[in-house]
Amino acid sequence: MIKDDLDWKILEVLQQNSRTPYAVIGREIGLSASAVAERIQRLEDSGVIEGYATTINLKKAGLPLSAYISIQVQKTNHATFVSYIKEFPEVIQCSRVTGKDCLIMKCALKDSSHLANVIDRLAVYGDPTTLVVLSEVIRNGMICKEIIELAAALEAGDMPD
Amino acid sequence: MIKDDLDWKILEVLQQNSRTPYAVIGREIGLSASAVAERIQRLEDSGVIEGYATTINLKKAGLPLSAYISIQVQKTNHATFVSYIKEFPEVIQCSRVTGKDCLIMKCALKDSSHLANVIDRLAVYGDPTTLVVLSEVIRNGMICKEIIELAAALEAGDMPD
DNA sequence: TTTGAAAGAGACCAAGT
DNA sequence: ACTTGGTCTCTTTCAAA
Repeated sequence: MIKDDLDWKILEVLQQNSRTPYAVIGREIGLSASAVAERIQRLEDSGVIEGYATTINLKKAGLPLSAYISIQVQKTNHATFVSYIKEFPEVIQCSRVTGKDCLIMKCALKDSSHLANVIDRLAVYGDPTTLVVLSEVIRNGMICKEIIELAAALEAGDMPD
Repeated sequence: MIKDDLDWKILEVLQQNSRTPYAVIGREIGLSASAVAERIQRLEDSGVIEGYATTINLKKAGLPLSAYISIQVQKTNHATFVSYIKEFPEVIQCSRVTGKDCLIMKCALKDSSHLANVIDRLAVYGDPTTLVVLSEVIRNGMICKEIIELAAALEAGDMPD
C-alpha cells in the first residue's frame, strides 16, 4: 500500500499540512505535481489515507479542560454502553482496551462542573476513573517510516533462531 | 474568536474534511465562497484552527497495534523524560495528567515485540502500565457547538445562587 | 510510472453594495 | 460584513514517452 520512501515523504508532508499544494510536495521530493496527485489518489483508494481533518484549539474553542476517563463495563452491557457514549459530544476519543477498565475515553470540557456532569452521566454504567489533563506534551505525533524501521530492526537482532 | 453558528458550521465541515472547497461550504451554509474564505482566515489567524492534518490508517500503514502506556515520573526527572519521549516516534500522543501515573501516552506499534521494546525503553524512568487497544470506538470526535451548549445548560440550572 | 500541457475549478484580491 | 467580478494558481485529466 505504501510503496516506497516517496510515498512516506508525501504522507509526512500531508500529515503536517493536508492542504499543501501538490506542486510544493513535488518540489520537495523531486516529482511532478501530477505524479504526486496520482500517488495520493492511490493512497486514498487503498485506504492508507483515511481522511483530511482540521485541528481545533480546544482552549480557543471554549473547551479549556480535558480529561481521560476510564470505566469498567460488564461485557453484557458493552454494546449498549458503546452506543450510549456515542451520544456524548464531549467524548472525542474512545478505545476499548485490555485490563479491568475496559474503555478509556478522552473528553473535551468547559470547566470542572462540566466534568462532574459527564462523570455523573457515565457513572450509570460503572465506576469511572478520571485523570485531568495538565498539559499536552505530544498532540498529533506523526506516523512515519522511522517507526516501521525501528520495529524491523528489532526482529533482525532481538530474536535469534 | 468563534463568532456565531456559521463559524461553527464551517468548523464542523472542515473537521470532517479539511479540503472541502470554500464554494461547497458556502453552498451548505448559505454564503459566498469569499465570505467563507474570510471567516476561515479569521479562524486561522485567531488560532482557533491550529492546522490541517491527514488521518492515516495505522493498520494499512503497517502499525496494527496500539497501546496506552502510563508512567510515574518523579517531578525532578519530568523535563528530562519529556525530552526523552519526544525521541520515540511510536508515541503519537502524550498528556501530563493528575494522579499517580503522571504521563499517559498512546503508541503506534507493529507487533507485541515492538510493544515490549517500547516498554523496556520507557522502564528506565519508571514502572509503565500498559493497556493494549482492542478497538477504536471513537477516533476523532468532532468539536462542535453542542458541547458548549451542554456545558452552558448546566450553569443555568445546576448552580442556583 | 512519470512527464508535460491544456482545461477546468477553486482560491484570492479588490472594489462595490 | 457579505457579494460580485476578474485574475491567478492549483488540481485534474489526457496523451505520450
